[in-house]
Amino acid sequence: MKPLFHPRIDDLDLSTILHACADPTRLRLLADINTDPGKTCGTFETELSKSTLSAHFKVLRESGLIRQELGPGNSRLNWPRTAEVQSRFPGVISAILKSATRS
Amino acid sequence: MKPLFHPRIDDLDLSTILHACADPTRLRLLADINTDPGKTCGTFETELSKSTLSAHFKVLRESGLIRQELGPGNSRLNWPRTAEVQSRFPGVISAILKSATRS
DNA sequence: CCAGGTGTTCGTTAGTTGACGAATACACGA
DNA sequence: TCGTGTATTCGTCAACTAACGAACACCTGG
Repeated sequence: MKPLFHPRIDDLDLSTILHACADPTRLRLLADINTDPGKTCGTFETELSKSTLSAHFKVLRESGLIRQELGPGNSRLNWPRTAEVQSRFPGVISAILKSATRS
Repeated sequence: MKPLFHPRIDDLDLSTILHACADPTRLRLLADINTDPGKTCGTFETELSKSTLSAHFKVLRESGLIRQELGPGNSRLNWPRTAEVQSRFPGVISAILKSATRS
């Protein structure tokens, strides 16, 4: 099995993170993951195709916003890295998520 | 003279704002404007061409992050709309700016 | 009025993005 | 082992983006 790449905290880039959050679909995915940590990729409400969704998860993961673990049956468990990101860029993600879930 | 478009606070969109901040050049411009409110477009340190810079200012303005006023000699005075944006999306811009100026 | 300074607009170009379906990889249960 | 469920990868496509120079618009000073 190919290991999923996750950036270290020190390698996080603010622009990359903001870019990841700038897409409405990804922002909603991120908010959902923060609400229900551990959700698998297939449990998100969306009209998009699986491949499109997979690409969005990849962007979120490689930006450092989420961690994807192997789950049962080749599924992926999605966890927020909010606390870690917070330590690097204090307040950014929490403020974005708060505004995102409000609207 | 063509009037410069500025979105109303109620029309601000979080994704649009994040997209505007996601570009390193624009983020630096925005930080500079917040540090030195009222700067004209020509006073920013950059290697980019005038036309490119102008396009970036347009993105910032149309996202609602800055206000551009007519200054002396056809110049543009750039003001932050941080306080207004803050009222709509509390904490978002201030946190981003804080992280941006740190790095 | 003319020249210089400040920005915008236009047209172009190369690179990136988001979307999709089809094909593939992998784990698990029958 | 064979199918089923889950998710990634690949190739394609249209749309968007950032960058540039050239041309234009506008104000101000001489």
